[in-house]
Amino acid sequence: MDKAKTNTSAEKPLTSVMEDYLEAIFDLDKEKKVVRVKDIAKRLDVKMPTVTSMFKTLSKRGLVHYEKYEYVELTDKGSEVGSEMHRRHKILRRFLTDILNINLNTADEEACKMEHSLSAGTLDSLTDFMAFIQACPRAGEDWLERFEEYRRKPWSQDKCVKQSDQFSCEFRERTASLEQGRSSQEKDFQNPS
Amino acid sequence: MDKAKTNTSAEKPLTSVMEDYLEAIFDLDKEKKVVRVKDIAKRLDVKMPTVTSMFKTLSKRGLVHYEKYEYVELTDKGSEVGSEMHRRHKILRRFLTDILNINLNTADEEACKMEHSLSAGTLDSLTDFMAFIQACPRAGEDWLERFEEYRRKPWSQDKCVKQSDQFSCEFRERTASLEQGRSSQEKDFQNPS
DNA sequence: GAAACGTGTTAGAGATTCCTAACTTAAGGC
DNA sequence: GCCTTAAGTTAGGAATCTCTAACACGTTTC
Repeated sequence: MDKAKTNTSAEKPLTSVMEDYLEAIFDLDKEKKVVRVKDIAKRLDVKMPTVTSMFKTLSKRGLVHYEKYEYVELTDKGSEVGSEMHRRHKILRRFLTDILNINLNTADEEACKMEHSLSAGTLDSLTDFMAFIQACPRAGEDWLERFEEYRRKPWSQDKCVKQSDQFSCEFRERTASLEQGRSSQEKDFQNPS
Repeated sequence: MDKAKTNTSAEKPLTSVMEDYLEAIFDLDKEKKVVRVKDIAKRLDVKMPTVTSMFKTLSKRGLVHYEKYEYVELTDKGSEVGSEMHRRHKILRRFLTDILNINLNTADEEACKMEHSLSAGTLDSLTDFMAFIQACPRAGEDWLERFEEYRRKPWSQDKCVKQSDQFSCEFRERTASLEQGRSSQEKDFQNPS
């Protein structure tokens, strides 16, 4: 009887707009007791009838529980999508604000659009990249500060070498005890070809 | 008389789909003598009637020259948009392939979507960031290779310090001649507070 | 020159997402 | 209990982008 109704597989993919609504519900759900049509309308800067209509669509697709005049709630499936979008948003926003030094409002807007265009794999790479920047001392916070300086006034090669050297020396001293045996090797670099 | 016709200002913004078409025309124009409906249909994976219809829209908006059954050409205005999209695409793709090590096909797809979501300012920041990575020896190619190693197996803090020092020493030797006069200054780092 | 084929157009329609205008419901004030 | 008001819904329509089906053009082939 219910052959075609149990569409467990081969479902149409969600649109990015649907993902935006699910993310908005997910986010507001953490801030407020209940999430209403008005809240989402304000958050996504659309009119209320648009929200009502989307709630019906999402409800039909099993992503939210919604009864007329009541508040919305995400189903498990909807919550999965919403939290994934939230996760992506945070990663992208962090890259934009912490690495590229974009202001928070712009970063939020752009992260919101990008979160639909990047695959999970690319997001993973980006996450790793940010972790890498933080993980290694010589590429740590000081390094990013230097990036800001560089942006204000790109260095000449000369300045760059000086800065490198200065930084290198700090590290040599700090880690000298670990590396005593390498002084002979250093000679190889004294007469470059 | 032609008051409302000369819509020189206050024009509606282009949609991202329009931008895609303009970029496709711009790209194909460099590869082929003439660009036809069929070429764009193939490139953007849409049917020919869709292309015809979009060519009419773009023509009305003064972005392409198009006569029925003929080839398209970008106007100055259209060319400006097309080349800007091309520029953005290249920047983003380079970030994805060269920094995050994403494969070219995926990078192309994702750059194609991102190029609509990032502002010019953010793109500038990203460009500067990539230039910065290349500009400073201690954050050069070798550093990115290290990122790959890090991805395969995140380092312990210990390993990280050793690698830093080794790298620093190389640079000290390579740039020693430029820095002879700074030996007194180096003493400042020999006894850190 | 006519058939065949590739290319392109027109017509019409569907999906998605949004809107305004008008009506309905729910909740408080009095 | 009634009236006001905020919140929500329904109805209807517009913009954008896409499609299929059917028709038109133009070149090659015989």
